Amino acid sequence: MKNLSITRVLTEQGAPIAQRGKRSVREALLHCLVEMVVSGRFPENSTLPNEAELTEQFGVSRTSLREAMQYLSALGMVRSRTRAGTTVLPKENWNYLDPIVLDVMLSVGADETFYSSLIDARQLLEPAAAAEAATKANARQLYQISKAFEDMVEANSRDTEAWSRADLEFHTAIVNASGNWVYRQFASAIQAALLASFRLTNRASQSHEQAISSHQDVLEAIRMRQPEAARQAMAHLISSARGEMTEALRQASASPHLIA
Amino acid sequence: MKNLSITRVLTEQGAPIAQRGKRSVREALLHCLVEMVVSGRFPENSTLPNEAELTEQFGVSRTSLREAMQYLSALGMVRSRTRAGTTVLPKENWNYLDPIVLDVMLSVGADETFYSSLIDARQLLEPAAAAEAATKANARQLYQISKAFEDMVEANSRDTEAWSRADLEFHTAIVNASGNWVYRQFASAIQAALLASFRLTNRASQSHEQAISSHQDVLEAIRMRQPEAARQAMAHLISSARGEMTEALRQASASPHLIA
DNA sequence: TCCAGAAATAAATCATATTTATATTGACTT
DNA sequence: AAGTCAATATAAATATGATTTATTTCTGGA
Repeated sequence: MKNLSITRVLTEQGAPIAQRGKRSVREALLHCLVEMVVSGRFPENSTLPNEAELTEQFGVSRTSLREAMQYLSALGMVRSRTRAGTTVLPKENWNYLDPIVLDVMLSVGADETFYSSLIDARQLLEPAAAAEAATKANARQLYQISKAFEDMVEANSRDTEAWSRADLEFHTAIVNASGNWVYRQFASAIQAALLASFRLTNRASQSHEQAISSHQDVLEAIRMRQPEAARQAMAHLISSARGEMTEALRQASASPHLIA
Repeated sequence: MKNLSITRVLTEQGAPIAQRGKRSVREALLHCLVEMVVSGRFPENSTLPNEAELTEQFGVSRTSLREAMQYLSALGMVRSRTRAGTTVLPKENWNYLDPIVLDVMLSVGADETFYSSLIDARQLLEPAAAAEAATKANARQLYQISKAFEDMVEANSRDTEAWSRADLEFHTAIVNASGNWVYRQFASAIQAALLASFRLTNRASQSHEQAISSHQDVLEAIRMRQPEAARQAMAHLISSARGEMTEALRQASASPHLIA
């Protein structure tokens, strides 16, 4: 019996989780649990089934389950107390910036306010980060930004996958170059926002040209060490991203199956 | 032998962790491990001692250690792979917003850029949050903000502890009222910043008056549903907080022992 | 020199036992 | 009848040993 462990993890409905990528038991289980909570099947302050039930339900050992619960507790999603059981904490405490949580949110739990929060935050943060980057970026960080830009140009319309990766890399590189660790915490959220927009929008090929020119403006301003120019260029860039996204959301809500 | 478990957890130096508050084995161990990594004793990409050594070092079972490691992995601090051991991830991946990590950073690992990043982020985020709150806050959220303000007034200079709590509550309530989940993720960082400033500054009693009036401006603007006024009032409030903090940092760096 | 396969290693998982904290219950006091 | 306190039951927390799995490294042969 080789490598059955992954497929052995069951969803709540009893169907095997199967190969969403080759994932360890732990990762698969984590996704299940996070999904369970995020989906709202167990509302705030409700208590989850006890260990015994969950282990049976998912077909994993108590150790694995408990370690996964530690993770959930690290995310501020649940709190275990003896005798009281494991209870779901209020959403205010959740760490939405965690990759797994974001992943689940985007696939099942995202409503329009979720996306608009994300866009608002980008609109606020990224221009500030770009300005800081223009002031502080060192040679290595400048190179990373330039590299990402060149990858975008090269991928232009030909390869959507490569384009997405480069776009993502461009924005994270700038936030990293800001040198502010708080801004950096948003990298994952920004990436999630971009991934979502990639899913939602079918970018017309002529808008690629426009996007490249916007990105170039940002890059040049940072290179030239002009914080204000960088701030404005980034603000402009995000504005158009916001436009595309809200448009896509409007369409998606007309035909909701596109989101999932 | 009752309740020895807590004191049994050892620090790396072999000294018992003792009573830093009545903490479970798990919490004590977590602090130790996070401190181990944050302190830089194990630099990026280095691998930690294996399970056996660590369990012996800390005097805890493998299960406890592994669950703690799950937490660290949730924080993006380490990554365990079979055979390769558990390695420390680059700092870019760490979740600094986690309460434990912030706590450790503030007690051992904080340099000046750490604080200034925090202040910059507040200067950027809180005015935006205040403006949003002025637009969207519901009755309950308004009440929470008002309540925190009244607590501040009542505590005024008399009770430093109560003042701190109320101040903290005021800012978190506003960020919560913004309705933006991304902003909300900062609550913990903002709280950390405030706690740090409480530690660093010995506020003169006359500046309490000033602080109260600034806070009142923010509250009134939000009550009156005036986003721009709220934004500016908050910007002003944070500016003075920034001033106090940089001043305190300047003094602290003159006599470094004050930080620890 | 290079590759396939064996061995070794450390984490991942499992299973079970023991300990500890707390909510509930019921007895006892007033 | 109300309130206090102790016994009980329950479920989580912790411990420990065994097993499995993945990966690196070593080794022998081509």
